[in-house]
Amino acid sequence: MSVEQRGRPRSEKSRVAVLEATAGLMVDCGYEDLTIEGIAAAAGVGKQTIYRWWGSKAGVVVEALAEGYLQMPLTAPADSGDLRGDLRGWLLELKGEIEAPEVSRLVQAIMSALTSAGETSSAIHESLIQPIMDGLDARFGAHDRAHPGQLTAPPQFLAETVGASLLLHVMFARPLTVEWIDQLLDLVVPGSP
Amino acid sequence: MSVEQRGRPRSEKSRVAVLEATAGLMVDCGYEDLTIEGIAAAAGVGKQTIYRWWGSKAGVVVEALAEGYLQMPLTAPADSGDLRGDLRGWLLELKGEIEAPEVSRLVQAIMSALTSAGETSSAIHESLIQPIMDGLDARFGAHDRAHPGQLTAPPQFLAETVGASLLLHVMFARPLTVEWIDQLLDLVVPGSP
Amino acid sequence: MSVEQRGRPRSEKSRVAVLEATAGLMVDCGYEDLTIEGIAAAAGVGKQTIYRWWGSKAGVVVEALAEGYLQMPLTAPADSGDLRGDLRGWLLELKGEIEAPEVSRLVQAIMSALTSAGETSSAIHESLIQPIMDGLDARFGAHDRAHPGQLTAPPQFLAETVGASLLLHVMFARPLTVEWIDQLLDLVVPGSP
Amino acid sequence: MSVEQRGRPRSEKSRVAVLEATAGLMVDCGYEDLTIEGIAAAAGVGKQTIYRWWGSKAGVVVEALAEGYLQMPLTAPADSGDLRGDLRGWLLELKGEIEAPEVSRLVQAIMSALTSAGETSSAIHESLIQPIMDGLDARFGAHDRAHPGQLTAPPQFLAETVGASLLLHVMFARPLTVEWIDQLLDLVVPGSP
DNA sequence: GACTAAACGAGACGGTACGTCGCGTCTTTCA
DNA sequence: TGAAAGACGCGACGTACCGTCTCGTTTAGTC
Repeated sequence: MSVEQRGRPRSEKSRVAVLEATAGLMVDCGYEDLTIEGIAAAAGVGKQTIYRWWGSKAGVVVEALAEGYLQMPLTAPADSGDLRGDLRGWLLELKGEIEAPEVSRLVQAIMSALTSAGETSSAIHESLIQPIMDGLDARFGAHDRAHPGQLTAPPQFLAETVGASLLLHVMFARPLTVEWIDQLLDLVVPGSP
Repeated sequence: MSVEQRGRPRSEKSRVAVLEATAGLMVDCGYEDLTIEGIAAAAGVGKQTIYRWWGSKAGVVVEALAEGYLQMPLTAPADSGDLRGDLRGWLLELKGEIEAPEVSRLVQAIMSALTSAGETSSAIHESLIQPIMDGLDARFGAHDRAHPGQLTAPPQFLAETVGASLLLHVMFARPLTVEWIDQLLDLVVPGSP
Repeated sequence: MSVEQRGRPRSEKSRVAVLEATAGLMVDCGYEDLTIEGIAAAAGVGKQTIYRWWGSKAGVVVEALAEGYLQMPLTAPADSGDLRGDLRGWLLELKGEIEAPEVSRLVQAIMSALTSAGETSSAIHESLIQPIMDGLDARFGAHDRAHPGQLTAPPQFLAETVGASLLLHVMFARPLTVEWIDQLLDLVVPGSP
Repeated sequence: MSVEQRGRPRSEKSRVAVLEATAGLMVDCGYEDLTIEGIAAAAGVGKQTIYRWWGSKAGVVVEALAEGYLQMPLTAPADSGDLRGDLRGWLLELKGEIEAPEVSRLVQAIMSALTSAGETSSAIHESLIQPIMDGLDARFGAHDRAHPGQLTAPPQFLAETVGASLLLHVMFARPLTVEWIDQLLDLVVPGSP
């Protein structure tokens, strides 16, 4: 007994071309100026192929995000045992990256896609925001397991707080100052020297 | 010596009609589906009048926000002397409001306008996000002046942290749970009973 | 010794289904709105089958005409010995038929196919116009053989003249009046009582 | 008391550009391959402008015909007093013209437009076929007034007959032979030397 | 009070992108 | 190997808005 599979199968080549083109155009144009027609042209694909499989601009971006063709350029914090030091290093690295205009533009484009998406919003949230949160959460969690009782709140909650503060800064292109970073660290990792 | 003022003066009636129409359409359609043509039609105004005075969709929305035709339905926290209690009450009230779908839709529309706006972003930021921050900031500041040294961080920073966490929840339509509220309070007003 | 006949033979069922579907759609939609995809769907046939055997919309219509699935609803004139009377009867019968809207629509669809076809035009012409001309020609010819020297022009030429006048009236949906018929008869069969 | 005239008035320049472009493209491409998009591009005009004022391909062609931007390249027969001679000269001239491929193509394109147009058919008929008929009719009529009782049928009817025979030949790209011309003349101007 | 000049409503303009339809080709599986 | 199914790149469809441009019509000063 086999699953019926009639007609020409979906072209993996086209699928990848669309996602790659989308990623490229998000960087170049942002989300608002991204057009289905532009994606189709850049991917060398018919518009119908996009509408057949994704149905909307948001849909394509969601999948490009989910499959990692388009990535919030954020890594996970290191784990040297020193939680505050690790977070500080991570935030300072971020500070540098975010000041680069192309990164900032991409992040804004992604956030724009996120808020515009409406119902698919939570899907995108999971594929984009979650990874950042996860990286932070893992770091906080590792600390919590090594030094139980030291954290002032559950690891996930702290991760969320740091992530939220961070994203809002990035969204509105406000600079990440060293003072701000230290205040944030004081709040979430209070006892540290 | 007076400034020359020749020709027909700007029509206040049209100005108001545009801003009111914009506010109404933001609620009904969201930001992406808002069109200049739609605003003009709804306001009974020529398109040129809009382009003459505002120049872009974002511009109209900015002014509608700034003039309060379109409001993030957020009030300032009360000040009963009990900081934690006041914030808790404020957050619980918010929780109720945000769960109403029309409020949630409006907030998303506004956030969408914010992120999409690009260069005007900071202008909008100031007219929308700032008020929320200001309300919180004032409450934290009042406490700080009454009980210096009790807060773990500068009032403005705490306001920002709470605001950021809050907005991200609203943006992605995640429910505000009571547990989450209490964790947040533990973080920013640690010593409170 | 026989011609090699390898692989699955052409499906007569599909061939007939296509031609029948084409005939039906010509009546319903006319020639311009007739589509290969529509024919394929209506016939329950793959598009490729049509392209394999006919290659174009015009091709299918030609064959449908040639095989009589789609017929200019015109019969040949009777032959009672009285040429003028026979032609008159035939034209009056036509008059009745042509006033029916579905007949008129079909005739227009066919004429549209004819003029649009371009190079294949003469092929279609032969399969459609010729039969009408042939019917007339036969009738004129029979008279000419029975009464040599009575006709004012060669039978084929007279047939052509009558046919042309007729078709132009049908093409532009002008009514066939009795006066017009009699004038035409006076012209081509002058001596008749 | 004045007729209201609100908004920007229709651009005569655009109207003419569209009709001229249409005429040019009809010659180059024929009717079937004529596209609204092509006309708009060639005329340097937005598609919407065409849809606003004409609504369909057929509509534009009708007006181009009616306004003479696109003309069946047929002149009226001369009037030297010799009806048969004049008609013969006219038909021979036609024969020459029609054999030119670009003329033949244009005529086919126009006929194609005519038959495809459906309901507007009679409008087109009047603006295209009628002029030819009128030219012939005038010539027959002049003769009839000069020599009453010589013609075998009313002038208009004779004009129609000649016109119909002619058009059908042109439609199907059949050559106009001298023999055919003389037979036709024998039929409609029988008594002539 | 006539004149001037800017703002107004209306709406047509050249465009861009939309989402759909049909083309003719291709690549599968099934008979 | 023919046929159905159906995805593919492509191009045109007719529509919606964009931002700009006339129009005729207010509605204030200024002469």
